[in-house]
Amino acid sequence: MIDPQLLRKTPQLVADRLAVRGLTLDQETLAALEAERKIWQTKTEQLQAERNRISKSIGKAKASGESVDELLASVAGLGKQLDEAAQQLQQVQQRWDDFTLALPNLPDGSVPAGNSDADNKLLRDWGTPRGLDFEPLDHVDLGAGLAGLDFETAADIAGSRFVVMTGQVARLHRALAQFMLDLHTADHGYEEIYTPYLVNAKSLQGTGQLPKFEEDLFAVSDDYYLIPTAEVPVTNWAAGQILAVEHLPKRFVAHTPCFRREAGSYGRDTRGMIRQHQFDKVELVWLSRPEDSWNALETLTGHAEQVLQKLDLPYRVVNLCGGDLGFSAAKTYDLEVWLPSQKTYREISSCSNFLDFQARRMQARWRDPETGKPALLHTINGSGVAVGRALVAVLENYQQADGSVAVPTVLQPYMGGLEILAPTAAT
RNA sequence: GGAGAGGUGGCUGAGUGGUCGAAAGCACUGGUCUUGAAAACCAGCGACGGGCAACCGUCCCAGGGUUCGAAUCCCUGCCUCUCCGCCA
Repeated sequence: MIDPQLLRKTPQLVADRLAVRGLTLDQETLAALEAERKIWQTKTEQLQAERNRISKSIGKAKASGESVDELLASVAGLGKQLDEAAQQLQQVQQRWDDFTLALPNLPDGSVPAGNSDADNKLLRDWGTPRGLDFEPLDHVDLGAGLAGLDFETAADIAGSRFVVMTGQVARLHRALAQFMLDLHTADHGYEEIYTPYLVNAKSLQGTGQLPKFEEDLFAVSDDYYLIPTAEVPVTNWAAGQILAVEHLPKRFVAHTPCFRREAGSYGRDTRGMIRQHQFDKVELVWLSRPEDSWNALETLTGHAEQVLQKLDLPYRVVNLCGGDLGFSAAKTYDLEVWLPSQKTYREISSCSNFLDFQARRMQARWRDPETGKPALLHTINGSGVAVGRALVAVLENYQQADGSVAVPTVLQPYMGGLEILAPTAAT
């Protein structure tokens, strides 16, 4: 949520910042709501003050045995007036909340303007795509040759955008997740965390998926939603908390499945594992002091990059433009990994600083020793990295002319020392 | 699933209709003492909203209700704990 003070006092500044996303702030509605709020809040509080005053004197009069009839008469019509004013106030506040909860975060000054990924800014790249002296297969064909990826069976069991992994490929998928968890806990100092995969609406509002993006989520009965990312349960770990400064920054790593409706992406990436309803992701989450969050974003992004570097996968880093920025993010770096079959870089990690946007929604605070007062935390997160897409990248980048796939050195300990995934006849 | 107990400030915990935003302790902050620290003693110390301010309002899990007045009484929901049953 955008700081309400900022919205009230400097709406033009907010409007200018939102324009970087290609959004127009409805300042008229905002001003009207604010004016109305002021009227009803003043009126309500005046009536409340009066009621409190008279009620107090009734108490005193009774205690000293005086008659209270006159006082009771003076308060007679008050209740009704108060109810009315309070109701009006609540209504205006509700409309204000609906309005502001639907406003995305303000992009940082370093976010390039633009509407599409064409406007994203390339920051750096790492590694060089292998020169292949054969026509590369995509992961679907490679996975079929290894008898390890089966989209048809998954479609029968569940539907489109699911996969069944078996044998060596299933193990490689697990090896990737294990490798990432070990790297982040042992080398990068994260605390491992296991969380619910079903969450309530409040948590989703906290991180910003609700109320605006319900159509992207799988809702199950009993008011639960399947998590679209571990960001939701992990960040909400701090919801309603006031953390002591010595616990900051709090840094979590979680390996979870993620579930997304992918509504509105009907024609896109229909082949293969790139865009699935269910995929695994290793997620990095920081809860930090406000002054630390920009450094945190750089550090966290570096940790995600380490995964790709150790896997020796060529990638590049881009600074997302305003139009490509997620709802809650103030700034996002995407890591894009090289896919030989598509001869292009595809997103495999997204690292964002949310500043206090999520923290304000979920009331995640820390106690600032300078002031002794609670203050909003900053939240930062990023994939470190998407496991399904990492599997795709490994299969495609490590493929050999005969359809076999070399196992990256760092994964071999997780594969019982296996160095090559060999094509197998399907069962 | 059955039976019971309970949700109060950063924490523990008192408070069962009227100066209660809430006792006490811990923690924290400042001071005295000390070479320094600890201990002891003294003082301060909730959050949120509105207002230039004085100040006002709201908040004792959440939502309703009763009342001039609710932390306190009533209803509903959520959550936690204990015992039994079942179970990975």
